[in-house]
Amino acid sequence: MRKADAVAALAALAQDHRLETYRLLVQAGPEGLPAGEVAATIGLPPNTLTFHFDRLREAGLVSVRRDGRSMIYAARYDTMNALLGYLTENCCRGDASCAPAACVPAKTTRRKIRETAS
Amino acid sequence: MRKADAVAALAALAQDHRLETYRLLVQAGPEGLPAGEVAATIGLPPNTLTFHFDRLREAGLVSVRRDGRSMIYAARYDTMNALLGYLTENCCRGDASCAPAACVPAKTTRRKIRETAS
DNA sequence: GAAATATTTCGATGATCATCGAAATAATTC
DNA sequence: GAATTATTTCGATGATCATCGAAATATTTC
Repeated sequence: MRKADAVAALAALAQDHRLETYRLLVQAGPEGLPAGEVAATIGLPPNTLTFHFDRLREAGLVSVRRDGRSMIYAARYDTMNALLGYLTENCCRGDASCAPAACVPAKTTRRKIRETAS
Repeated sequence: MRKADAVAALAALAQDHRLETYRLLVQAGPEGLPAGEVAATIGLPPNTLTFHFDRLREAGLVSVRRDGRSMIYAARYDTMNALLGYLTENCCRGDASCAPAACVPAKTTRRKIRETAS
């Protein structure tokens, strides 16, 4: 990850509603959530939420796919891991006590989530 | 760490010159660096750098102390660790493969770091 | 193909940000 | 205590940000 990418990701997360949105998606798992559901949970008008989703997406922190008339947003764990890696990269200078961060989605219980989503 | 603190820390890091400054301080170790040295390395006028230091300090990411006529800035590893903890907090939902991030300054080999730095 | 639903695009507004020159403050040295 | 060195405060400027109403687009349903 280059510095510019790290700045973009940090900037995307450095806002109340986006950080909340992102954490919601992280907790929702790799299947993601429809935009409307996030809007209802966070309590934002849909166009404002679109604005925030765009920023998260441009930073590579979330992905989108269409499902019927809903847009499903999901956290991109790979980017979060790259960011954590970047932040801790030169952190400890050979001190083994500095463990790299990692965030792996919990084994995709696909079937269950799929059925409710579609 | 509360959401507001995380947003503050992320916002402080979400800027080219500040991220560079912060990483410089992290690499310099717990002894820190005088403001002038950072200004020379990054290539910013001193007043602009003060502006950025203020934001890093308000976010709790760096500390300052006076040493003669120099101000010595140092990274606050505790805050970085709290931020990494916050970001990974609900990340993996009981998946043991998600190790918490940590950043520990390298056992304060003061003498060595000092010599190369000054 | 018209009505209903889910989301995005457009346009406008007030707020905060990054930058830097110039003057002010703090500490040292002679 | 005057000159020097290191950093901060002040004030101004252009840029980007977050918000939301209103209209537009995509998809499904009847």
